[in-house]
Amino acid sequence: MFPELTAHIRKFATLPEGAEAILADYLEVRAFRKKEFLLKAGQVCNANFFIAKGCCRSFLITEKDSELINHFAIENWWITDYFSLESQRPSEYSIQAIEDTECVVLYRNRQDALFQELPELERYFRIISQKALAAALQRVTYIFMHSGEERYEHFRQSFPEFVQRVPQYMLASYLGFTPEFLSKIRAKRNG
Amino acid sequence: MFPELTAHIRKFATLPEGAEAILADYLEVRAFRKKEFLLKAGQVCNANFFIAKGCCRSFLITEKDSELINHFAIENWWITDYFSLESQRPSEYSIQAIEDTECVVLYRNRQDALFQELPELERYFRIISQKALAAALQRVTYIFMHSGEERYEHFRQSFPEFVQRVPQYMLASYLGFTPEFLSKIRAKRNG
DNA sequence: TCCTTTTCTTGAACTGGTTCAAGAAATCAT
DNA sequence: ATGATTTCTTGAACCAGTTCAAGAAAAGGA
Repeated sequence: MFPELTAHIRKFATLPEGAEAILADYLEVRAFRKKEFLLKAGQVCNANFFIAKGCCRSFLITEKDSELINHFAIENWWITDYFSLESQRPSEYSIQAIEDTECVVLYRNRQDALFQELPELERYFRIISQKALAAALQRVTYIFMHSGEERYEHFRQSFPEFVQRVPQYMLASYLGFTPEFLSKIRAKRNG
Repeated sequence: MFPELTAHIRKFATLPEGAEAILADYLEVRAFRKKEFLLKAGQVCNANFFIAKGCCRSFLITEKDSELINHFAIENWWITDYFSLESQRPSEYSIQAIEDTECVVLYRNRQDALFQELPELERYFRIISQKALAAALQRVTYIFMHSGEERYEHFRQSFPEFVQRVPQYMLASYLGFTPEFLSKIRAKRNG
């Protein structure tokens, strides 16, 4: 039913016989068009989204009315606002498809029952959360250790295909500087 | 045996009868003196530390030979390098006691067996990892949205007692600016 | 195809924060 | 107490990155 997802789960946990059938009972597939919202700021986040195909961003609007992207998610990543999801309070973030995107959706109100039927998923989500946590902490370190230009070069070399997929101004926002500055970095490189 | 830890676990998961005895089999208590290292950069991280009393920091040494603190842990927080812990590769970070500290230690080589005996712990660690992840992502957003001065004021108001507990230069490092700059912020406030 | 919207570029003036250096104050060990 | 170490302060010169404004290029829709 969800080949990408079950393959991903099996990297970190062992699924018992019949797990696919149980997953199929609890999960839904949803498609989002480019620019469609998976979650809008102000709403309570009620689901965790696994990207089977496509690409999304999580962002908020700053006081100065500009978008600040805190996260991208591509194939084989989960994206949600865990803070809103667990506290059931309105989210500050919006999650939006950057391309046409297909997701496997785990709704909050089915999560506990699913974990009870398939306790291995607790392990799976524990491990991927810890990995994501380590990555997020490293990101802070990286931001403080390197200049904007270094961050861009590093990102470009780490995800060359991704840099082609998203508009430059979104990359600038994620990397923590202005689109104008990114444009100047690129001019310097190519000149 | 570990009153602070079991109380913390019960906030997020239900422990069965006899759980304390099992925990006592698998966990150890260790004390660290001020400045003692829980983990040194270059070593493989082999444990996860729950702070029952005291305070630690996780940091690395930059190219320019200065310390960069990416994390503080006080009472009721776990601290480790999840990346090194799970991959069993040498850690880039050191973890060091800032005060005399008492920890409950979960060693890596006992973790899987413990989780098998007490599957509720998978849930506990999943939930606290997700919470820590949400906090780490918010931290990046916060860094990009606010000036150094604003970050200091916010931290001071959020953790007034903690600001007293650690040297200013560690705070500056954690907040992502130089000790000199922090000194100037304070001079401005008090002048 | 042509018009509209979205995305990217360039320059000039400016600011938040760094760097370096030197000294003052506080804390620690004996 | 006293000397050694650790932590904090101050100033001047400097630079990475911002802001604002205006236009160019590219992509998208009927």
